Parts: sequence; C-alpha cells; structure tokens
Amino acid sequence: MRLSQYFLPVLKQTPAEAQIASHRLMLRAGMIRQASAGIYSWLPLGLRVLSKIEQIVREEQNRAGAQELLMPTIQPADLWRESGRYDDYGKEMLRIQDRHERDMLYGPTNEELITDIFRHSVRSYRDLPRNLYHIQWKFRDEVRPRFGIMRGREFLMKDNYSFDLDYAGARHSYNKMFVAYLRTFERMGLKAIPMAADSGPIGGDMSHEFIILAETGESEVYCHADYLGFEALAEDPDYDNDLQPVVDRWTSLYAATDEKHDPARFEAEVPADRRIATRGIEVGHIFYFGTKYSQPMGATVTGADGGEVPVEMGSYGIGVSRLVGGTIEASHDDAGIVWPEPVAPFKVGLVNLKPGDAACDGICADLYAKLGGAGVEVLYDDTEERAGAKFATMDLIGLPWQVIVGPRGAKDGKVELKNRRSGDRDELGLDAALQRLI
RNA sequence: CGGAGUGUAGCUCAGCCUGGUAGAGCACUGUCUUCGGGAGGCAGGGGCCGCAGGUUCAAAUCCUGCCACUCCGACCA
Repeated sequence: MRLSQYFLPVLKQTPAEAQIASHRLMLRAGMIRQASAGIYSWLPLGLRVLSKIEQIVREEQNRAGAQELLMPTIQPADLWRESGRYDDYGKEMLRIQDRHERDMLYGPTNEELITDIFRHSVRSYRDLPRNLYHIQWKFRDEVRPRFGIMRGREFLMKDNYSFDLDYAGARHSYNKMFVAYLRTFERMGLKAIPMAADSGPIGGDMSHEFIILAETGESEVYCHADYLGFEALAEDPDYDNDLQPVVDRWTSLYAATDEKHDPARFEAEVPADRRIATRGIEVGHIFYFGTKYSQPMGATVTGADGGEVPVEMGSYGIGVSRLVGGTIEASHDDAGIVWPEPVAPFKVGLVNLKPGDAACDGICADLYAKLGGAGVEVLYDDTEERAGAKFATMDLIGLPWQVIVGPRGAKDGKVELKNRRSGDRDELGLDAALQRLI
C-alpha cells in the first residue's frame, strides 16, 4: 500500500477526550473515529488490526473443534422472555420495535439464539458434543462507556457455546476452550492469565477470566508472579487428549479478580515477593453453566436409555475489538504503538526519504515489488513529507520493521533496517534486507 | 442514575467575568527557500461560536430550557 493513496488521518495533537494510552494512540494513528459515546468507526488501519486478531481467534477456535456460524445482531424479544432474561437484563439491553411493533433487541450476547438453533436441530445424544461460535457485533448500553474501544457500547466479540450430554463432557469442552484461549492470546503476543471469576448475569458455577496485566485495566487483580514465567504451550495441542493437566497447571497458583479475591488465602499461598496486586484488562471469559438455558428453553436430547436429557452448556467469549486496545496498552512507548508482529497492520514500513531521487525511487520500487511478491505486507511512504514527519508517523503507527531509503545510502545500494521494538538499526544491502524481512 | 465539567475552524485552545466587525497555533491550498528525526517566509481558503427561546439598539459573551460529549462514583465482554 502506498501511503500517498492510503486513508490514514494521523493526528499530531492528542484529542482531548482520550484518557488512556491505547485510546490516544488509536485516535492519533487514525485507526478509529468516534461516532457517538462508546460507538466507533474503524478506519482502514484499525480495521486491518481488528481483522488480524479476528483471524487468529478464528483459527484457534477451528483448531479446537469449534465450528463457525453467524447469528444476527437483531433478535426477537420472545426468545429472551423464554429464558427469563428479557426482564433481568435491564437497561443495558437496547430494545427496539419493528414496524409491526414487535419487540426486538440488539443482541448483547447469544445464549438464547444459539439454544433455539440447537433445540430445533439436535435430537440425539449421538449428535453431541457440539461447539458453535460466531464473531459478531454486540451492543450493551453501558451506563458509562469509556477508554475508547476498551469499554465501548458496540463491540466485536467472539462467542461460542458448547453442548454436551453430561458434566464430564461439558468439563472437557470447557477445558478445550481454556487451552484454546491460552494459545490464542499467546499467538497475539499477549500474556493473559486465567483467573477465577464470578460468572455474573450469565450464571453458572465454573468460570475464568483471561486477564492482561496493565495499570490502566479496569479491574483489580491479584496473582502469583510465577504465571508471568510460564512457558508457551505446545504448538499443536491435541484437543482430544485429557487437557486437565494443562488446566490444573494454569490454575495451580493463586490468581483472582477483585470479586473473588481472598486476601487471607493470597497471603497464605503466595510468598510476599511473588505477590502481584495490580490492574488488568479482561480479554476473555469462559463459563460453564450446565442446564441454565437448556432447561427452561427445552433444549434436550434423547439419551442412550431413551430418556430426555437437558444438554449441558458452556459459553465462551473473547473481546475481539477490546483486544486491539488491550494489545496497545501492553505494547507501546513514548513515540507510539509497538505492534506484536502477528497483529501488526503491516509488517514493514518502507520509507522513501527523497521521492524524486532516482536512486531512492529505484530501490524503493524494487523492494516494494519484491516484498509484495513474497507476501510481506508493506506500507510504502512515498509522500513528500519531511524526514522527521515520516519517522514520527512510522513510529506512531508502530509497524515492526522500517526500511529507510535515503540518498546517502542509496548511491551505494544500501538501506537502513530499523526494528521498532528494539530500536536497533542496521545498514544493509538490498538482498540482505530482503532476507531479513521475508 | 447521582456528582463535576466541557461544547468557538479538521485538531489543541484563547475570547465569555465587564455585550459592540470571529481569533491563535497546528493542519489545509498556492509559492519560494530548506530537506537524514514533527523546517521557515510570503499569500490564501475554511465558522449556524452545540440547538431553541428570552433580555437588549446590539448576544459567542447575560438568562431559561434542551441536546451532545468528557471525567468521578455505583454497574459491566
């Protein structure tokens, strides 16, 4: 992509409403634009990141055996009356009427709808287990939206729902998602710690929140510092195996959000120098809730003995749009965003310091074509801006690599390769630079 | 929903107290100089001063109502 043709409205000054780093940087980097309180448009650069995160989530869901479908944003109120949540949900739910004055709502979550789909289609225990997900926009009319997309009213969420015949099966489904979440966040370059959590209005009695530690997080969290050193998971976890040992390991040490925090236990179980008490960003939340919805909504299957059994369910959410902000909170510096490579909007920023100079133009065109041909995503700054402004923009939008092509090096066929995270710079020939980037 | 604020150019803000021709910096357009870490000169364009009512000869400025947005709290992926 040529920067001269790219819609990238970067801001030199910080908009007044932004309080935290991720919100400031997303506005300044031209990733989002507020439409209304807690409701944002995603501009091209922001959408690229959102899509990358979405794709990683999708791949890991598929790998763990979940199947993607897509449910609507608008749901009929009647389904929610069946589960009893139409009245329970309160003003957070956006209620609307269609032209026939039928009560509808913009979905804040999808348990009712998925249960409805399931009960109409599945009759036998032989069809279990099932795990279905979608990645869809949700709306929750928060009392106080804030922090940009971190607590928006409209947000993109991956939510999935597991259906099992019995507790043992449900437990395995829960464990699969537990492991899939560890892997998902790890792939994005994030350290997310599973913590014991309240299950809230969704109900149920087994629940973990996946938390990124960050001072600007919204909830207070307490955990054992050793979690930060836990090594990566196996490349390809075998989801058919018993996953309990992995889950046990990741729940072996103290970790709790404030609502489940027990100060006495914390002090008893965690040595003083290993105690972390900080704030965190919830990026995922998993629940087991048994027959809470299947019972009232009549989602049953015929068991092996011929009797009707309500299915055991769980639900699992990842805040896809929140992860964009969460990643920035976890990875930025004074100059701007520092994207982990897997979610970076482009891998390389190619900076032509002197468009119009034959040597610079030639080298840039060559690199741009070769990198593009190799499938490397490149943002090519071919604008007439001054060098300082170009560097500032590149640092702000935080691409992992910058290739700087200026007349000084160009006449010897050399370019400068800069790593955004480390700040290391190397002067290299073209082939060497290509080798490092492909 | 309680409390506190803010709405003036694309962005950051001044002007409001004490009513009298709409301002600055950045951004934008043209041009010249400069050109390896957010350059400088000259010349320009851009405003329903949140909306509606009221007071007044006269309202961005004073009064009333409404709307929007932000912050603190209670609530939450």
